[in-house]
Amino acid sequence: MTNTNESTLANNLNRLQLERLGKLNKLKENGVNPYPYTFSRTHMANELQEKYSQLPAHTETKDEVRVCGRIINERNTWMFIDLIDDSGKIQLFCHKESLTSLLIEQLKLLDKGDFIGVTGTIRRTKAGELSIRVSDYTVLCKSLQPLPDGFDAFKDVEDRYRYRHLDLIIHPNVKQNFKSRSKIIAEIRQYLDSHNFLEIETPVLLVSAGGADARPFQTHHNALDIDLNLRIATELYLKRLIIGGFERVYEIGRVFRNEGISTRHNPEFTMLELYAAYGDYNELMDFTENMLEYVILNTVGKFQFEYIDQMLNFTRPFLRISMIDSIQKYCNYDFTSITNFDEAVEIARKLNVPLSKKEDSVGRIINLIFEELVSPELIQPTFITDYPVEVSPLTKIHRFNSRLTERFELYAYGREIANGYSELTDPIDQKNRLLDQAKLKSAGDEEAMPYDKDFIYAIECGMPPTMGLGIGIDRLVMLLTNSASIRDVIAFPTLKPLSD
RNA sequence: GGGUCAUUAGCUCAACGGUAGAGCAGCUGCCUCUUAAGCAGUUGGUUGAAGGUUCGAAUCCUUCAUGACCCA
Repeated sequence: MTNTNESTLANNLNRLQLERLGKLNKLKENGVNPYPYTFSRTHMANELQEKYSQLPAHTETKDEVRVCGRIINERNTWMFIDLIDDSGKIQLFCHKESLTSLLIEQLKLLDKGDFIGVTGTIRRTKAGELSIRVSDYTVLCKSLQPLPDGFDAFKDVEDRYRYRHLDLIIHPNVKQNFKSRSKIIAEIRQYLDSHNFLEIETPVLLVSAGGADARPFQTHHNALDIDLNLRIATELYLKRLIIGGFERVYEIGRVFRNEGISTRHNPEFTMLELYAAYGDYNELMDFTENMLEYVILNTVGKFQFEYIDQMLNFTRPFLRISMIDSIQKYCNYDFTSITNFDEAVEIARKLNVPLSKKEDSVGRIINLIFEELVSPELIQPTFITDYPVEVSPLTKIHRFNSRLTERFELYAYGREIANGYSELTDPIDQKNRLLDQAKLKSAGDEEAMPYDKDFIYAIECGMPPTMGLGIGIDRLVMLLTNSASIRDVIAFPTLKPLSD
């Protein structure tokens, strides 16, 4: 439903609701509390399905069980009820010979969507459906809103995100994405914890939001009367922890970027950043492969799996190729010795890559050509290495080439999955690069990083060689759950509010 | 930002200038049966909003709102 008037799912008191209110009142008149406090069950639905999987059709047992959940369907005037809980579905069999006439009569006051708890014995029907012959039931919640129903119910994508509770009820497979997400994050933590990483939470509210190229959200602290930004990355604070002497730290946290919304972008999303002292980006690529291997093995269960229209293979090692070599490979232009800006502009023109004011250096042109023409080709997991220094203000200069940095990004299905560096630890170099960023910012580039003098002070106090990795958790979960949209892996994605 | 499409009953959709309809859901019955149960009957509408054209608009035009997809 996309209309914005009064007749919305959420607030329209319609005749269907009036029916339910009438039933609620009748229940109360019968002395039933429609909103009781507890119910103790003996089994989840799927436990019963598994336990009695060998029970033949048309068999009664005397095994008494208690289950509870939401009514999603009813057949033959409440003789058969489909009940769902978090684990799955079980059919209830309400035969008039097994229930008091009062309880039989009261079935008419139930609706699809209500919660009930039942007691009964296990049987399998003639038709082969495992069921519970109900001897007693109790209302656990009277629902006052009709659920969308029918074979094709609730297809509108926006409604599914806006009313996620309904999406989860109606499309039980949607729950699987969030279970997978939880498992993926748990496995990442397990891997990092077992490799002696310490999880530390860094601030969300910052005077200076740096660590990435992005516009921050702005807010205000009343008591201090200062403007604050929501963080766009956790990098600069995790590095302070390395400086402080923690040698392996990470954070899995929400970051906020004030940018557009798409199937791959949500304004708030979850990032993993980790930093480990005494390693460089080569070691970090090995580490990233190992960690992903562990996480994929314990979640997807296999290294080769389908994503949308492609079969991806995450078997180690992933392809490693430098950005310049990748352009040579896919575009047939060799930037190895090109240092002249006009020459780079000419190549971009020949390649039909339109440049903006932002592409004011050879390095930025190389980066844009890569993003436009090469990255979409990187379907199988590929490390792109050695980024131009102009687009990597927090990365150490490449040990063999001063125009490049020791940075990699991991691509799969043409999308960036991870971003890692040999972290820049030279305070003088870092200071100059942030000053360059500040110049860009004051020249109007709202995504350029601010000069953070506290961070420079920290790094001047001495930072060991360090490798640092960032992984967009949402995009990783998309890949591992075969989800086309980031909104399929964020329970409550950002939406425009409905107008009243 | 640009293009295309969409918005009609609780849900899924018809009707495309001439009486707003169907299936499902709901309700009333039948049927101790079922697997999207079935059968009979029945309720339910400010056609996303505002203007305009017309004897007549869900339908054509304009603007707006919201969304989906594609492109930057």
